[in-house]
Amino acid sequence: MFLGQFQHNLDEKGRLMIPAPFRQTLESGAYITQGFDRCLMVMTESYFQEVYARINAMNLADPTARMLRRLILSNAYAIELDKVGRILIPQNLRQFINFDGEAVVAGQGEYFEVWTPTDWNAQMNEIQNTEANNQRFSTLDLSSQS
Amino acid sequence: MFLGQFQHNLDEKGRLMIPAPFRQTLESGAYITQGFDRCLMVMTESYFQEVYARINAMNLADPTARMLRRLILSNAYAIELDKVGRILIPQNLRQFINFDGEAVVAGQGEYFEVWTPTDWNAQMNEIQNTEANNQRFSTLDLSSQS
DNA sequence: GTATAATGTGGGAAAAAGTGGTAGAAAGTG
DNA sequence: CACTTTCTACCACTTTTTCCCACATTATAC
Repeated sequence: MFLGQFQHNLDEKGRLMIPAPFRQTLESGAYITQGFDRCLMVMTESYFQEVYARINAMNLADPTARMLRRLILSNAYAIELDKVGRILIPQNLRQFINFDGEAVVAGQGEYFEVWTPTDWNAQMNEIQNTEANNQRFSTLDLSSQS
Repeated sequence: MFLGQFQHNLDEKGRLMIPAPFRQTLESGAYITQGFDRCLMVMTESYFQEVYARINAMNLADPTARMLRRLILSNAYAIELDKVGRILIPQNLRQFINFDGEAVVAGQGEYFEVWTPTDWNAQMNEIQNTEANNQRFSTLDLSSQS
């Protein structure tokens, strides 16, 4: 499970340190692709297969489905950890989010996201303004219902 | 069950003593995350799994759901007790509540909270205003319904 | 009141994590 | 086909983190 957030340098070769707690989960294979917002998404092999299956199940005749398919699949790359725990982010994706040297790595459970600090902070500010607490309460209604 | 309140030092390495009565409950695994107010929340493994399951059930294609997911999961960390009963609080969370060296640990039943003394006292003052309480709590139903 | 056990505090050493550079391989170009 | 350039893998060093141990303090029981 990917949890927590970490700040790491993206060196000028496009290499990104993966937070130590995330590494073991990625060792058996990983994929990187464009996320839904201005971020990248890194998934384990098995989770990617799941997403892939779901995309494949969508109707080819539906234009929106075709667009989603293009977004996800033609921006996806298989990646590997190097000996010290870094991944190489394809140039394509680096340009997409406009990296300047720093990156925020944010755990999202079954996958994690990679952001520029600027975009990440914007995202965090936004959610903290939009009645985040009320949202949280209602979504996570933890009263014992059963 | 976590009950009562305790004051402990947070040393300069970010380590926090867990009150002795709380320790055994955490031994089987624990998670720390941002609380709803200016505090941190520490939960047992099983309680966190419940929260996690509910978040995972949300639709990835829904932007609000993604934001909530980010808020909660990228501020959550798995933690462990060291040999003398302390936990290490991630830097990220230490900054969030602005620790200066002291912390209040407050039992909340299924979980417990960690506060700065300043914020805790402010909260207590507010709660101990009996006039306001009559207003505030009147809508909450404490009758035994079964 | 004293002794003993449990709890709390701090520091130091070892291990892990993070950084950057260099050499070799592969790909591309003239 | 040879040369240049880009990319990739490996290696060595620095910094941070984690784990462990020793000591101090408080609480409890006799």
